[in-house]
Amino acid sequence: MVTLTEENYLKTIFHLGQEGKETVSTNAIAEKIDSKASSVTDMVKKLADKKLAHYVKYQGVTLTQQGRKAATSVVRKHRLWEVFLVEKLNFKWDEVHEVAEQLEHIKSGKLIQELDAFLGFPTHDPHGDPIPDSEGNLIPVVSFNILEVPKGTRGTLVQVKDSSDVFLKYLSKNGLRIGIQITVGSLEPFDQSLMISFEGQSLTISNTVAQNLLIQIIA
Amino acid sequence: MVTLTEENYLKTIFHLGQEGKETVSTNAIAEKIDSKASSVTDMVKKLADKKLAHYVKYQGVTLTQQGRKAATSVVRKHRLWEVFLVEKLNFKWDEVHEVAEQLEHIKSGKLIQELDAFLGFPTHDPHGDPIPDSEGNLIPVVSFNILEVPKGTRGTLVQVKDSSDVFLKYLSKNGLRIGIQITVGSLEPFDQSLMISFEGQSLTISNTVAQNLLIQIIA
DNA sequence: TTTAATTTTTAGATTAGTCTAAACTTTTTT
DNA sequence: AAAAAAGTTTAGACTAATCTAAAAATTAAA
Repeated sequence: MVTLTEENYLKTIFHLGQEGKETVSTNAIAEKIDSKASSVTDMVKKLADKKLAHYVKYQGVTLTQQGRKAATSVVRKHRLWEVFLVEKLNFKWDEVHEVAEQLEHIKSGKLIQELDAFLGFPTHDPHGDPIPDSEGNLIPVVSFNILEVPKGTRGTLVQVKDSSDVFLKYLSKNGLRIGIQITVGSLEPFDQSLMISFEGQSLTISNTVAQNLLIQIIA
Repeated sequence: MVTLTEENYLKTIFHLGQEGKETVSTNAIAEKIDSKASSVTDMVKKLADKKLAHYVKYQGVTLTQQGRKAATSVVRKHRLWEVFLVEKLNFKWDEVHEVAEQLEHIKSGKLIQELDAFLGFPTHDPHGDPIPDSEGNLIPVVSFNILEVPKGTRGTLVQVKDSSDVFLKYLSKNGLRIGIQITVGSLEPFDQSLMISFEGQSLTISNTVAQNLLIQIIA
């Protein structure tokens, strides 16, 4: 039996593991789930006891096969529910998250199988993120630099190359964050700056900034 | 904020309050939720502190207006989800309960409004139980004695008059319990015994037993 | 490469919900 | 109406998940 809280930790470790190097730090988890490092340490030990994670003191965490399976199962449920909310219940793409966070913990194999079929076996959620299959396989995210795609391309911001503090501060100040949908605009010939639009607004970013933004093209 | 556990208590108190006299006993609650009387006492105090229940030591519990509102909201969600599972996801009527028990705690006003509309504003769940409206109003259950309805009538077992131990034991031994769907069969002229069928089986019950079974007719 | 800063862990408390066992009320029986 | 039975509450303990504050380990800096 995996508790709701454990599922949230597994999901978080999985996501942090995706977005960077293999092993995930205690602090990174604490920040993501808005708790304290000491709480994370305790939970991570518990996950290791249950064979859901590999954990070496001071060295960070990775998921075991079993842990990864549990994590992707939660992600699968989350994303399927998001599709349901948007396509069947008239939710806006930015209203789904909170509810999906709750729905992702409902335990029933039949429920998720039938929901998947009911939705027509979708492959991506409303944010453009891939939905893991029932085995936990994820279609790998194929990302492109925002400068190498043609004008008019729409994509989801999936990665930023530079992870310096100033850069991340710049991004957040301008509303740019992982997961948003960006439409690529025109490139200014004079200084190679790029016009992009997202969430109903337009923004001109410098070539330096643009070099650091990776998007996943939405089919 | 009402916790998940509190919601389960409120729902249980509401149901027990329906099926009999006004005030609900500690033991009745404990039995229904499969816990101990001492746990119930603690929780009931908490509900009283939160103005969700009226509680007098040794005298049982009733819900306040606020508590009733919270309880019916949970019941509403439970029954709407049951309709969804049966009508959209191919669940059998006897497979829905466990999943609905989880789904009923999802917190989102928009979710339940939209779900209601998506399902076409159903008035009854797959077991024939009425779905409370968003104000907590329930269409009162109009029940009939199983002997006073014509042969072939189908209904949900909603109440038993006798609540003696032997009678309840008899019912459970024969698979008869609140909520099951019964089809009324023929009355034996010799001893007034009645043939009924439910859950794919047939059963002949004595006139005495029949006098104690109340069904709600399914439209 | 020793010191300083950062990160992580441990120790000890806290809260929600539960339990057992004992004490106390209420109800039923004699 | 007293004794027995049944039902309910209290007291104290336990688990899961969290926190603060202090100690320990790792990493970065001088």
